[in-house]
Amino acid sequence: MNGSKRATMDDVARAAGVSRQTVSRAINDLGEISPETRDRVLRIAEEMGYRPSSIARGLATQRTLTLGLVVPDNVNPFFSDVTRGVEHVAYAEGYSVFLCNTDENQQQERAVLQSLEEKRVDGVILCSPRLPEEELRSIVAPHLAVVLVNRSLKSVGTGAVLIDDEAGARMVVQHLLQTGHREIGFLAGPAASHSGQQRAKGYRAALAAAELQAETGCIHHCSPTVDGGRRAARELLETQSDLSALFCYNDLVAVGALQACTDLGLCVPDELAVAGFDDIPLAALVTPPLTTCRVPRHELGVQAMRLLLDCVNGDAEASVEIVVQPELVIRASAP
Amino acid sequence: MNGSKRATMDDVARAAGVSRQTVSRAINDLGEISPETRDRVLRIAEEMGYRPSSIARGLATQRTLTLGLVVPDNVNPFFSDVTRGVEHVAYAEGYSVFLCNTDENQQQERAVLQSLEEKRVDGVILCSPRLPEEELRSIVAPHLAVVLVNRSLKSVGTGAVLIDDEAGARMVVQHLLQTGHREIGFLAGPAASHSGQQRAKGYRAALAAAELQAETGCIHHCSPTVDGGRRAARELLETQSDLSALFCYNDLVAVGALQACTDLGLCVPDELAVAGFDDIPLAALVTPPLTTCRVPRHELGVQAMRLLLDCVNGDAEASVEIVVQPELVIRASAP
DNA sequence: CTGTTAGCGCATTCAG
DNA sequence: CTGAATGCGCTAACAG
Repeated sequence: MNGSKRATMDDVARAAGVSRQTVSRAINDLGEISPETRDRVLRIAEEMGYRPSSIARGLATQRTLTLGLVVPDNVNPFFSDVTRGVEHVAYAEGYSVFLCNTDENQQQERAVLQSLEEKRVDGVILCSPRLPEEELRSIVAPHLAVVLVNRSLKSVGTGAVLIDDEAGARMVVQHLLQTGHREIGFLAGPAASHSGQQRAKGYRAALAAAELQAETGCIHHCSPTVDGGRRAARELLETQSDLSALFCYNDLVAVGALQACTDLGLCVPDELAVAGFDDIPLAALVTPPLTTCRVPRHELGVQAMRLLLDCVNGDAEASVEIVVQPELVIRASAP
Repeated sequence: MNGSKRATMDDVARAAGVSRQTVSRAINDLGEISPETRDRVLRIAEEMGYRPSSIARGLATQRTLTLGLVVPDNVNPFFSDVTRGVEHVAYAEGYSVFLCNTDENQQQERAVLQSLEEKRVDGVILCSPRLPEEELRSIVAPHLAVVLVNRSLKSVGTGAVLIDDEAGARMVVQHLLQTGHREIGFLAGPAASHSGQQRAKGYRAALAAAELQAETGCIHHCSPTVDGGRRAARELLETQSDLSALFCYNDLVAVGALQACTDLGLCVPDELAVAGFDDIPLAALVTPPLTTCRVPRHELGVQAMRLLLDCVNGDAEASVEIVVQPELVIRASAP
């Protein structure tokens, strides 16, 4: 390194024999400058290794071109895909993103939200927030722009991007019905999960449309993991031996169910059909590959970011809700 | 939502009837202040919903308490785990992290690095950089603190955290040898991959120690994906029908190899043993579960972040190299 | 213990 | 087309 400090705009101005303002015009390509001086200034800036300070600029303009992305856990393939979607359009628009994991922890969620506020991000994308509605509202208020993913909160005038969980669940269960199944169990995920509740609705609706009723014994809550699914499936199958199909909260649970079948010596799909939700990469790779409902996760992120940009630029109703449709994917676990 | 702008330190000072500096002392708990005024100021600040501006603070202090984390692709479970490790210690130390994906694209890598420089991050963690050494060196220079993950660059005095790929590969191949295999193929991943080269070294070393020689025909490069593994395994197995075991560049490739075996009607592990590398979550969930070499990915991130903090604080030799050891995991694909 | 004076590096008026 | 003055919100020396 050149030993000295980083070059500032003043340094460049001095070296080029112009005013600071002229350098600014050159850097930001603001037009009101002659091509010759612009090129000369840019060349000198380049030579000096000048890098404009985003933070000084942010202080002056009150816009930071940064935003916060809050997710429960970016290791979860669901959220890492959403993250990529967000990032893709963010970068294309010149934004950088602070990634914040909450570990499904309310305390941490509060903390990152406060930190983002202090960082003066231009906007926040909040995925599957766990905070209660009232608190969320007050915490969201100080931000200029907030978009919720996987949770609606219309009353605050926040934008939201949602999956049509109910429709997705209906599609899956309809498919099971059409292939002859009548006794269909449901591993419902966490009781508190919004999408779990929506998927339960779809499950019931599909059964009702076939003039069947969801027996309460056929619904079992579980943690949304492979182990949770394995345990819950085992319990359910032991008490309800007449089930011929199992619809699962998500693919991880479904993989757990597959394991439970192996444990119990049940053959999938012959003795029990299994279906999941999300279509994570794993779904296609287990044996047998999972029938599931594909959620366009990347798209979810893209839409959320677009909506956020609209909010930041004031182009949009702040409170639009975008609903994205999932898609049935039929594989060997429930052909 | 009180209609007006956000409260500044001046506003709080005025409301509390003290100087700005006193507010600063209260907020930052700098001691030189009476407990009463401190508490009063804090209470008033709280009431006004005051949030200190990190960006103004950053401009004044020349430290931003932010850092950049550059990864090829955070959807890859390898990097999302590293990301979490980095984040965990970053948050504990009050740092926020800009997540930057490069899509394995050199152009993008340059772009994010420049952006991070403009953001005046306090440091950068660079995972598996794809840029040539010389360019990397010049691009790394303007940053106060850089830590490399998965790539060494001692000559610049950059810290680095590395996996002992060679030792890991040796362990896997030794295990295959010990279980009676003599004809062991290697699906080597991309030829340009540093870890691929190291793993090849370990593969050869293990064979040499058993007084065997790696026949060139037994090594096959492939893209580091399920499909890449499937294709490469098929080709290799068709030309080298005497192989009894296959060591794969990573778990994805190994899963592809498993698929190839299904395609070819080979039974794993009876007719062919298969081993992977990394121990991603998928490895335990495929059929049969994969024997593999566990890389402590989260730990990798933790170490990298710790090292970065040491650099930032000037506590450490800038150019330490930390090597983390992988661990053999034996499962059914190569018992 | 508290207040005053200077910047940090840039953008945004407004004059020339 | 270019330059000078002012302020963004905060910390960092110094004084009182």
